[in-house]
Amino acid sequence: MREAVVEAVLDLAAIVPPGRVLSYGDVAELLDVGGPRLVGRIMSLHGDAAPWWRIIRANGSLPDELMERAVVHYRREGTPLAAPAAGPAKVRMAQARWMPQEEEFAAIERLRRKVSEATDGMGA
DNA sequence: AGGATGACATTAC
DNA sequence: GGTAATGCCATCC
Repeated sequence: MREAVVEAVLDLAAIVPPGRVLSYGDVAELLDVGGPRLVGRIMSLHGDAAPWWRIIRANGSLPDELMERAVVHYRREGTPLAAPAAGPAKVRMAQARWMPQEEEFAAIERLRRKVSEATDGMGA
């Protein structure tokens, strides 16, 4: 069910440590869901129910309006930002990209499995 | 069924 | 270091 996916995505966003980020694609891969676009869609609908600024584009950017709001959080959390030549700032993915440790991986694995059994075992 | 859309990703230039 | 073209997956008309 989509709800299960939504839950998992929001849940994952919630366990991303402050100062760190994940790309939409990372989330999609960690949870083994359709793809980046689906994750983006979910965030657009339910992003306000989670630390949405920790789920960003693979190149460390976000839509301009969102980035304006996100930068506030980044400064507060100490997220590595790139010096913007022009326009809104960008996150340094190389530095900020979250690498889950084994224990955290286990939690993610649980989420992924939950989604899997929800999306898989339907209809039949 | 066919086509357009979206908080995207990758590759090529 | 950019922008442009293609590919992606799920949804909605």
